Amino acid sequence: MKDDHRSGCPINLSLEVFGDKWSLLIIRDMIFGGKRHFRELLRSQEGISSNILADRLKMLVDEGMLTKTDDPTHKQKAIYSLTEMTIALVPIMAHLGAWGRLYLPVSEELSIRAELMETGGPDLWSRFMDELRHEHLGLTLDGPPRVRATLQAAYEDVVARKARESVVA
Amino acid sequence: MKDDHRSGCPINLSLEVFGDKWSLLIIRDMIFGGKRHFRELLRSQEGISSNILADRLKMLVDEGMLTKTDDPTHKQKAIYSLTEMTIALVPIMAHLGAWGRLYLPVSEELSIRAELMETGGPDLWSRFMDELRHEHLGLTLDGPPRVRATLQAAYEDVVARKARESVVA
DNA sequence: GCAACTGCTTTTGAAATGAAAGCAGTTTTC
DNA sequence: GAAAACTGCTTTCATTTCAAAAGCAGTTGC
Repeated sequence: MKDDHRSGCPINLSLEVFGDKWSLLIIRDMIFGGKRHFRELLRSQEGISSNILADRLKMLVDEGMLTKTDDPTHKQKAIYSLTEMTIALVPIMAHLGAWGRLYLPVSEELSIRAELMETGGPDLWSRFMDELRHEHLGLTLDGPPRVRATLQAAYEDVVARKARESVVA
Repeated sequence: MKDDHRSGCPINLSLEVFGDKWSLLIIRDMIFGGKRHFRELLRSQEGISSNILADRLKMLVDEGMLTKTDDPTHKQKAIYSLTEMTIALVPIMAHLGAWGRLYLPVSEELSIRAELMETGGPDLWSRFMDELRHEHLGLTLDGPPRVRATLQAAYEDVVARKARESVVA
């Protein structure tokens, strides 16, 4: 019955699932960027290469972190969906973002979402998670989704402001 | 002024610091195991090898996650200490442990601490962080440290109970 | 004085990473 | 209706990282 795990420690097991430089970025792009397709995920800020992306997606599906289904609108498209397991990472993402903002040289535009998540706190996270459950698991949602759109709008505001500033400067 | 970061995203930057299979385990052993020396850290549950440990310790020190000082009692001993940056990971560790306990095949003895951290909540984390600041940064502490000892005792209780059970079985 | 312990380093082979190009099929565009 | 763009990958190959094992120059305890 023993799997090939290094140990049964929860932190170790978590690291075995997403303790690498890319998995959590893929999940980030799905959660905060709303990305569902391979080519969308390929256009990450950090420039993941296609072989690594393919490999990680396979791993994440194998581990139950994602599911993969056919896109009815396009015979070659696959749709990747979050599972409850992955949606449950939202609070960890929020903490991680807050930690990074505090201690690392983050850029303003790429940390504005983290700031809003921090400000919003557990209530916002919870609402966001419900929206993700709606989007990815088909659960019902009270009212229209709004959290990701709000985060996205804030991001675009910063980008637009910075563009204006750099013209002036 | 640009460093060689893949992006300024706080989650990405966090992963660049400890997004690998070992760094967080080293930090875990320092936080929850009270380990301060190389040979102590070498005896991890997961069996890190000495070259990897040496490499990661160097990286973590370079990144400000740890400091390294001489042990006055032994000319060859080095003492590794947590920094505020690393102590601030305690809540993330707690969340990660809770997540792992919920979704991964953890062992009872290695997840009892995670359970107690979860039960204790932010108040316990905060107390624990103060104790770590006392131990590693020399800050003053109200009352004697107790959190890690409590976690450790709970772990040993489970180990002892399991030993008894396996004799009976 | 000798065994055990200190924090590593070295060696060597295996595995993972990453850039670039390519591919068979599908859909869109004009 | 043909060409261009797009689909999710795969392949190739060079480079980097990982990992087990052994070793090492000291230091310390007995």
